[in-house]
Formats: sequence, C-alpha cells, structure tokens
Amino acid sequence: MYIQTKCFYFVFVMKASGSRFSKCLYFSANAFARKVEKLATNSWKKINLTPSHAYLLMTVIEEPGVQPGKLAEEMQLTPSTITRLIEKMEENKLVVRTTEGKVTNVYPTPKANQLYPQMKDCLDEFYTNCISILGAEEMKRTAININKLSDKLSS
Amino acid sequence: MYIQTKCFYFVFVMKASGSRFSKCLYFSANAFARKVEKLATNSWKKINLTPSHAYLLMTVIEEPGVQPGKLAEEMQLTPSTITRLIEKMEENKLVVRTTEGKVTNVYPTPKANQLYPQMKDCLDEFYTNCISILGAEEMKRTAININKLSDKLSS
DNA sequence: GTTTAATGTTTGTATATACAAATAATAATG
DNA sequence: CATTATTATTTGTATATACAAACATTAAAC
Repeated sequence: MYIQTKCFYFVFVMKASGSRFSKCLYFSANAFARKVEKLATNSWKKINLTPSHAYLLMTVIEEPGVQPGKLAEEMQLTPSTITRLIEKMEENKLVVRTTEGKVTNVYPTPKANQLYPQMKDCLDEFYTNCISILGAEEMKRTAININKLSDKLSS
Repeated sequence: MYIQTKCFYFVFVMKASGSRFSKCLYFSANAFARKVEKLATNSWKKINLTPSHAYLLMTVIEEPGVQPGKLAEEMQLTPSTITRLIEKMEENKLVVRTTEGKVTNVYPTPKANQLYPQMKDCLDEFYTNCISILGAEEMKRTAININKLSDKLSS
C-alpha cells in the first residue's frame, strides 16, 4: 500500500512536465551535469584541457607538491581517477610526480606555470557564460543548494 | 579589470566552504550527479540493471515500439548512446528491434514485461531513499529547479 | 621485534557517454 | 524524374570515471 502510493506519486510527477523524466532527480541531476560539463569544456578548449584536467592543474599550481589523496578529496573523485588524470598530464609535460615511500607529490612544470594566466581567463569565461545564461544569483544559490544536498548524500 | 574582478569573485567563493571547489557549479553539479547515480545504482542492482538501462526499459515497456530518436529525446542522451544501451539490452534478451526503412522500433520481450513489477519496486526504493536522505520537499524543489536551469542551458 | 593492520597509490578491467563520420532511406527542389 | 537535402540510426573511436584488487610502506599490537 505504502509502496503503491509512492509509485503513483512518481508517475504523477513524471507526467507533470514535457520530458518524461524531467522531474526525476536521477535525470535532472545527470542531464544538468552533462550540460554544465559541456559549457565548461567549451571554455577550456582553447588551451586544450578538459575541465577535470584544468581544475586539477590549477590545484597543483596553487598547492605545489599536493598529494593525490588530497586531490581526490578536494575534487570529490576516486584516487584511481586522480592517478589517471595525472598520468595524462604527465604525458603532456604539465606536471611531474615524485614518489618517496608511500607518499607521492605532484608538482607543476614551468610550462604549467606559464599557462596559469590563460587558465584564469578560461575560468572567467566559464563563469561569465554561466552567469549570462543562469543569472549570477540563481547560479550561486543553486551551486550552494546542490552542494548541501551532496553533503547529505555522502554519509 | 572586469576579468580580474570576476576572478577574485571566484576565488573568494571557492574558499568560502570546506572543499576547495564546493561552490563551483562545475563541481557541485558533477559531484551531485555522481552521488545520485550511486544511490540509483544501488536501488537497481538487485535486478541487475544500471539506472540508464532501467529507465530506458521502463520507457520501452510503457511505449512499446518507441523509436530510438524519441528515447534519446526523452532521456536527454545522444542517439549513439541510446543505440549502445539498446544493444546491451538486446544481448540480455530484454528488448528486440525491428527496422523498416529508416525507422527502428524497440519492443520489450516477455522477460522484460515480467520484470516490470520488480522494476517499479526498485524505483520506489530509490525514491524512498532519496526522500529519507534529502526530504520530500527539498528533493522535489531541487529537481524542478535543476530542470529549469537545464532548460536554459539547452539553447 | 615480528606479525598484523592501516594508509596511499597504482593497475586491470569495465562502464556510460559523446562526437564525428558513415549508412540508408525518405522528402524537397529544380 | 534526377539531384540534393533532411532525417533516423548505427559505427569507429575516444573520454572520464569507477570498483576491486594489488603493491608498497608505515604504524600498531602483542
């Protein structure tokens, strides 16, 4: 009985809008993330970085020697994903790794440091685009709200 | 000058919370989507479907003969992704495709139809979990809000 | 001090997704 | 009616990401 009620609620909510699943959190969250990703990708394309690589690199530049584990925590990605991102950026001569014992430190190369001002421009462009499409207040409020819910889902 | 102001804004916003990027829309959106995805994945695991496959299959069951293009539109995925999802479900004998001319129709198999009640249970479980963690109102409001922003990003 | 547990990182493997190009079929245009 | 454009779908290829297991190192326990 309880379950059937829920199901009905879901179906009702589903049909309330144009797209079949538009009110379902699974879809909203995913579709939205893909679109924001795309916007970010466009902003970073001119210096040939994906958003993930770009944010990771900015962190490394701002915290030279940062460890993969810390990067994973800050970027909310798994350690293995961080390893993969670093590998690729090592190929592109943007970072170097030094391992001593069980800890690894990641440092930016001179090439990366030179790129830093351009990276900030890309970041600005992304923000400018977001703001022009979503509005500054709306964007800020949404980011904060999503983040709050994100925290709840972590436990 | 304009750009520098923006940049400062970003850095300020970034540092305002625990995680470095927690107020950045790129991260909030992606991290949140990954967490919701995980929750959904757990709910569907017991019948061995990923959330994408499950939602696609539900749509096919509710609209037998639906075309891939329509599925792409409803699920907000690219046609090629839909093709890939269908391929896998054809292997698992959950759907069949018939092609005539340039249109393809996707139908559920008896096996899929039998699974339907269990799928609804999984969906309920997902919703129950979401609600218990996020609260019903908060969840609904967020889904709607994200969806509104999503629409803005589509243009 | 030797064994056991915990920690940090990397691999092996698998996933969903996308873009661009290729097909194939229908519709539009001259 | 022949050519061109549009539409629906599928492939080829590439991506970011994750999980589970493997290492390797340090810390804890007895």
